[in-house]
Amino acid sequence: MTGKIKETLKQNRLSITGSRQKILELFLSKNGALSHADIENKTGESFDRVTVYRTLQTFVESGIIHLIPTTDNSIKYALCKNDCAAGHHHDNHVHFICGECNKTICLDDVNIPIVKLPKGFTPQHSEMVVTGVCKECK
Amino acid sequence: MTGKIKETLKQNRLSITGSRQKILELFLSKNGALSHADIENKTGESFDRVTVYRTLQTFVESGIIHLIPTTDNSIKYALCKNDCAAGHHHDNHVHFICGECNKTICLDDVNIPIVKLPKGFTPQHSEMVVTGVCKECK
DNA sequence: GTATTTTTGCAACAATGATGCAATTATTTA
DNA sequence: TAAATAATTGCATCATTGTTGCAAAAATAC
Repeated sequence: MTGKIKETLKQNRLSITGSRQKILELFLSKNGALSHADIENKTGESFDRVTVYRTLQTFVESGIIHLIPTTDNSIKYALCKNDCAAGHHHDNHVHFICGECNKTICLDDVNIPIVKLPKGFTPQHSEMVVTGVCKECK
Repeated sequence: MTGKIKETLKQNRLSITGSRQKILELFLSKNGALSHADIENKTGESFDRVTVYRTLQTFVESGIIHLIPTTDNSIKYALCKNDCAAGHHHDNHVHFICGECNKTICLDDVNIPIVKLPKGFTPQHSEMVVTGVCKECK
């Protein structure tokens, strides 16, 4: 486990520090998405707030985690599948937000469908979020 | 124009006040989405920041405007088509964010496709955001 | 036109996020 | 492995964004 964490950091040419290991471990142990606040709660007093922000930014830039769009002004992050290159994510899966437990889940096997856009619009990237009740809560 | 604004407010059983008229007018004159900051800039010193927040909340609750999900922690609002009932939006159209002009556009004619979810997941609502280059910028 | 209800503006506060800089920690290289 | 270099962290500080309570003002109802 710790081995995998260090390996992932090395693969992304990031120096191995306590905060990075701890935060990456959190993502690996949870399969859902995490917000900044979630992470701060779970790491407790271990790290400065600013360090958490910077670590998350670094992870997004490296392609270790990706952002999930929400309507409630809360940024959520989730682990990328291992084929994301730096700055070039291609996790085109659907995200599911459960209204009961409020968890955000990556549906890795559900691809975002391609829609036909009006004339003149060129798509580059699509995001899709489905809300409802997850399989744990139903 | 002013007539239509007042009518819309009345239809939603909202009292007709300066801020509500002005903000609704802004939405009607723009076809794209607006953020809180956009509105504050455009109304200038006319209204208090808090009033803008509360007006937007009221409009969302009444079904006059709807929220658009983003990954960058900025809430965007756009006018609903007139068949949205209070608290019960059914604007299931795709939103387009242009990377050039940074505008968010409602593609009213592009419906969000239905995706097949894994066993146990019950969908209630879907959101889809496509980024790329809009027809004005291409 | 007055009474009642609603909305507004102000003040204060809470949460979230960013930046500069010195101190600390990790990596390099000799 | 130890010193030199490079990167990261923590702290202080600040900016932005959003919320709440309450009195004053405005809108609706009577």
